[in-house]
Amino acid sequence: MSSAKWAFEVFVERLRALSPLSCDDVAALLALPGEPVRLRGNTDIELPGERFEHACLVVTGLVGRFAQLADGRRQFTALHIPGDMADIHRVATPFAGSALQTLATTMVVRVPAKNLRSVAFNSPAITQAFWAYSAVDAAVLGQWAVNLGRRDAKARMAHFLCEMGLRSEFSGQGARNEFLLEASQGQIGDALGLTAVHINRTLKALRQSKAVTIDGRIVRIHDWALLVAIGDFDPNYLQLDQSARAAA
Amino acid sequence: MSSAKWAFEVFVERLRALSPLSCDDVAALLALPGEPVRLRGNTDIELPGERFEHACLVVTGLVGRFAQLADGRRQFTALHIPGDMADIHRVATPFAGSALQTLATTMVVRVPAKNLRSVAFNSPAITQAFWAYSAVDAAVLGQWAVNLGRRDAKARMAHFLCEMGLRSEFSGQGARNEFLLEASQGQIGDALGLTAVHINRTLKALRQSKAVTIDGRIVRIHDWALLVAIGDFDPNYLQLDQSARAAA
DNA sequence: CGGAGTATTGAGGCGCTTCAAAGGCGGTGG
DNA sequence: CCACCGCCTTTGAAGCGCCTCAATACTCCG
Repeated sequence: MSSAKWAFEVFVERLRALSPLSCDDVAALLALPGEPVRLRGNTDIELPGERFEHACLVVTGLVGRFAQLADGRRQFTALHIPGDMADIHRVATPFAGSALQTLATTMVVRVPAKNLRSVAFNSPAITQAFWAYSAVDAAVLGQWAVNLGRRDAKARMAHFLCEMGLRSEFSGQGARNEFLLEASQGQIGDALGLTAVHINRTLKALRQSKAVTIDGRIVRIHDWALLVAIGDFDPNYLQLDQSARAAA
Repeated sequence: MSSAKWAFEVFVERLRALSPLSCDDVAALLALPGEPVRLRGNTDIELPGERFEHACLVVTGLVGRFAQLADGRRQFTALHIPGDMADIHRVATPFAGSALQTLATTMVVRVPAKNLRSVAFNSPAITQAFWAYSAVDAAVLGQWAVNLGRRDAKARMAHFLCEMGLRSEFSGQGARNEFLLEASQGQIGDALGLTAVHINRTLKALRQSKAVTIDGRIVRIHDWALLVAIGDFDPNYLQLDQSARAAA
């Protein structure tokens, strides 16, 4: 089920939900070539400063965009689940300020930059859809900034889990209250700006609040409303509305 | 000097530095209409959830994008200095997840959304340039996230001041080591995820390190290299390269 | 079967927050 | 024109949230 074809379809559906596309546009997008690659966890895919050769469509696993400090500590600025296209914004600005890594064993499809550029060049609607897609990425990043700047560990975690739950559900991978999150506690710490130790304590607190448990890599949210309240979570920024309503 | 026309020219120059534009494109952009508006400090320009009616070109003063928590605390996700176009990304996704406010007495030019859409619709090159422009905004936000998640107060402040210095210099407003930053300490706190009190103590520490002083709203960086080292600052993400080299 | 990465928990310390108070500065209205 | 009021800056004291260091056990993979 989680084949390269499936990932392309999720990606194109997402684009269509954000910006109108003609049948020709959709056909051109689905005909995009791509080289499947399987990677272990904690592997750097793209280094900062590299030329833009291809975007990464995630098929299985988890991919993160990050920046690294002089002392080696990392901060994720985005997490991409199956069905997400990472790096599409680099069609507009090839320069890479940040890098990409896998968090778990991951399968991605490398889509050559020149093909992305040519479909965008041939259709203004596709360019606009790509732009809208990266604008949503930016909106998510904005919420992460709010999380990092103004919320304590418990609220940060709650907000993060609500976001990942909705995104997983929307991509057809499980439900918002039970989904796979293929990240270690240390990696979650790099997303939330906390240490691995404190992530562990925060999860313990949330478990004791009867809000959520994590078994292995499976997140089980027992009280969605409570987690939403703890995280002060408002899903609007994810822009899932149109399609969520269509599904309902 | 800081007229609406000047601000448009800075904006268009920035676009040209990011993405190639024809003479017709430039002419169309410079012919964009706009309604000048003068606003006091701490005025909300745009509320979350509002329809997208116009983008804001900053002429004088300072404008911030922010999100607000249930308890009223704010977190800025972007600061726009004169010459910056705020909200251009909403041409692609009209939905507003965050809001806009002035930090000081500010003059903006409201550029109607429909005119932005029509110039973009008529020229793929303009669409790409707008996209690249908002991609740089996103790259800046990414660095802010790193700042918020992984740096302590002193490094955060140093990084922030380096960024604002370079951006001011590049927009032709002062030099990187002496520029106007029209924000109170409380407002800087809302950008750096800290309290006003701690901003004050952090500035004191940086003053005692002989790195920087702030008199009134004028930032004077006495030791640029030191501030860069404290903030672990690498200017690449601002994408000023091409034009910086052209100017040098 | 060994080793590396991960999860869990404790103890102690530091950085930032909160609360509080005083002085300065600019803007506004009487 | 001046007096006043609100916002900003500055500093102190106390507390808490998160970090650091440390030790143990678990699981997965080669």
